[in-house]
Amino acid sequence: MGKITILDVAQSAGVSVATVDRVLNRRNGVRKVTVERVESAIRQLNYQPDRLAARLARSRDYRFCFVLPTGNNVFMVTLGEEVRAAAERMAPERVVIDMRLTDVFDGHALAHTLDQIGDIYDGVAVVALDHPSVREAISGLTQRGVTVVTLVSDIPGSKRVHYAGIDNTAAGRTAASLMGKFLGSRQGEVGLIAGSLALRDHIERQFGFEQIMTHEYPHLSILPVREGRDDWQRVEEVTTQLMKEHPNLVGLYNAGGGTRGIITALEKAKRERDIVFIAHELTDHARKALIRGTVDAIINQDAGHEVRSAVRVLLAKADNGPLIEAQERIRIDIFLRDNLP
Amino acid sequence: MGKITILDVAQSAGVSVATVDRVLNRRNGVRKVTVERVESAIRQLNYQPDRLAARLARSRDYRFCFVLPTGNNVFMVTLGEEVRAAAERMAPERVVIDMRLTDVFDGHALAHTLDQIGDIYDGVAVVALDHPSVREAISGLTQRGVTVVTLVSDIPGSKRVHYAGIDNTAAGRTAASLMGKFLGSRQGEVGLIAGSLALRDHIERQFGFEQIMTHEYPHLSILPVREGRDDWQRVEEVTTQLMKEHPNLVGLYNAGGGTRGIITALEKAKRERDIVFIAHELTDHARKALIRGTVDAIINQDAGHEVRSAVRVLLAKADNGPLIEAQERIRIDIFLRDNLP
DNA sequence: CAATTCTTGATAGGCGTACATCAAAAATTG
DNA sequence: CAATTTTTGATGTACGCCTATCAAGAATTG
Repeated sequence: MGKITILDVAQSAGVSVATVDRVLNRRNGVRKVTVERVESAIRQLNYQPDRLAARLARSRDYRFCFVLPTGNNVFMVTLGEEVRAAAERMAPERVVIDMRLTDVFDGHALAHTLDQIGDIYDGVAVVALDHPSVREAISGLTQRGVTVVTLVSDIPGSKRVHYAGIDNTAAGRTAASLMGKFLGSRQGEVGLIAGSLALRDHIERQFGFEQIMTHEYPHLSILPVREGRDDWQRVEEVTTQLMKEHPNLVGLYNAGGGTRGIITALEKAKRERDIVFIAHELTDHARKALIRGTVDAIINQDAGHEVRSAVRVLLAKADNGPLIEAQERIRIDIFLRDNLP
Repeated sequence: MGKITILDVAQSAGVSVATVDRVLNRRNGVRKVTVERVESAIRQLNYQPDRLAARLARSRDYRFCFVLPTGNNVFMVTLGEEVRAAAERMAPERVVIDMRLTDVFDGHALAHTLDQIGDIYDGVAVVALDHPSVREAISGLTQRGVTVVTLVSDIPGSKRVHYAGIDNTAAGRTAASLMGKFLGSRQGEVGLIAGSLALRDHIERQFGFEQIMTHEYPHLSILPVREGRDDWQRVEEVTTQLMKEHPNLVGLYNAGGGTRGIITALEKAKRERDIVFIAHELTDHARKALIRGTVDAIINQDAGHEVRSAVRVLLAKADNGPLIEAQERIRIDIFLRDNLP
């Protein structure tokens, strides 16, 4: 039983290959009746177009654009590297991946960038600030036929077809559960530091964290959030101050960046064994501190996975190929010293 | 700058496309001098054969075989389902995936199966028992030009080109770290249950677990391993007995299957809040018990990921395509109630 | 040096689809 | 019913590589 080709479909439907092709590629100029006849033949024969041949024949490139935030946030830098790696890897397969940097905190700027790149690309992956004008820009792109995927940070109500990132509320809950379990019956205060409350993901993490802490571990009291602005020096100051103000501090959760600052502060104060510290993102500093024991657990999202997933989704939408649901689900990784990758 | 094709290489090397093709596909009948000339041209032009076109042109199918253990171990059943799913998914891309079941505990039987399937397949993925005759069979396959990948359970010294699975020693260490951190300053005994000591992975987990427990948590004493044979009813008995014999039992680690038995035993004895329980593999029972709180953490390997990875590796070896290292690294997942997928 | 073997070139057909073109047939309109 | 528009068929070229064949050239052998 050889492969079923477009020719078999044509014969079975009693039309020419040209017509089948017209139906397949949604070109107009085909009567509804004929379209239906062809489609039924496709279903009956279970015809599956050969994507390899299709991509070979359509010698056009697929063009995707990744829109990332400017700045030197460690995680975002990593993300950028992964995008570059993906670009290189996909090049021989006729997939061109560009990258643009924009100020994510400025909704209008981001929206403007998105508007600009409209017609050049088949798909866009964007680290999205949840802002009305950004939402609007995404709608615009979608209407112009550009597939949009959100990356790392989502805009739930928007027209994006997919979100390649983790559930940050769940991530916050995970942090809280770990904190509670690690602290056991110990009593005291738990400090919470976020990057900026302007970012959706940090707020969600904070929400999830507080939710679990208050419900399940009421013997621990959560201190008001402190903003560290993802800057490690500032985070260090905040941490030091926190320890001074609260001698009974037993736990720390950093929902944002600048983990390095907390590590430094804890070690300077020689409280690293004493205070349970949980943070996000497996950076070099975090990794080493995890091994030393200063950090007790890292909650991570795999940037490489996120980028590869976004690319796969964009590509699948572009030539309407299949998607493997499970493969595109980004996990909330928990890393201890012992299961580091 | 259009794509560099085989024609460009031919011209640059001053030979015909036929010769370039001979070199590329390692066909014989080409002088060393010429081979080198062509290869240098390839390098200079940075020629990358178009894998899409290649796979289209070679109308032969790629044939792979997955060799899994017989029996109704939950994890292995899941693995089998993933193989079936992969087979279906890859079919339209000219990849045929077969599956065979064998008694894994019998080295000779497994080796015999491997010997049999020699010439039909381009690649084999096998859940490998570490046994001399299996090792020998893998060597044989490799020599006959069949790519071999081990799956879930490895044979380190063998000729397999890749292992798609987790580091089980590290998994055991991870379990121990969690156990130690969850128990905090509590004192008492920790029970350890394995499926069978005939399986390499369980031994490794046990080793890793004991290693960390004795070194880092000396205030906890580990009880001698009990064999549960991956059978939940037997595991339940063992657990019940363990609790009776050791009234001061504070933790349980199940390195093998039959987690359901422990769940039942703990809940019957109303010790589920009291005893910290860590197990492997996110089965349905484990999942629900994790949510109820009977299970404190699950250490998991993603069967789907392992199968997909094995297929990617086999395919890459078959048409010497590139591999993404990071993508093929199977993670040791830690699941709490809050980061369930 | 002739006979043989080993290398290479030239060329053609095929893989399954995309895309374009032109003419023929069918449906729609006034 | 003629004129127009829409739909369809037939066909060819392209994508980049694989595979096979045959003849010619080069190197090796005795």
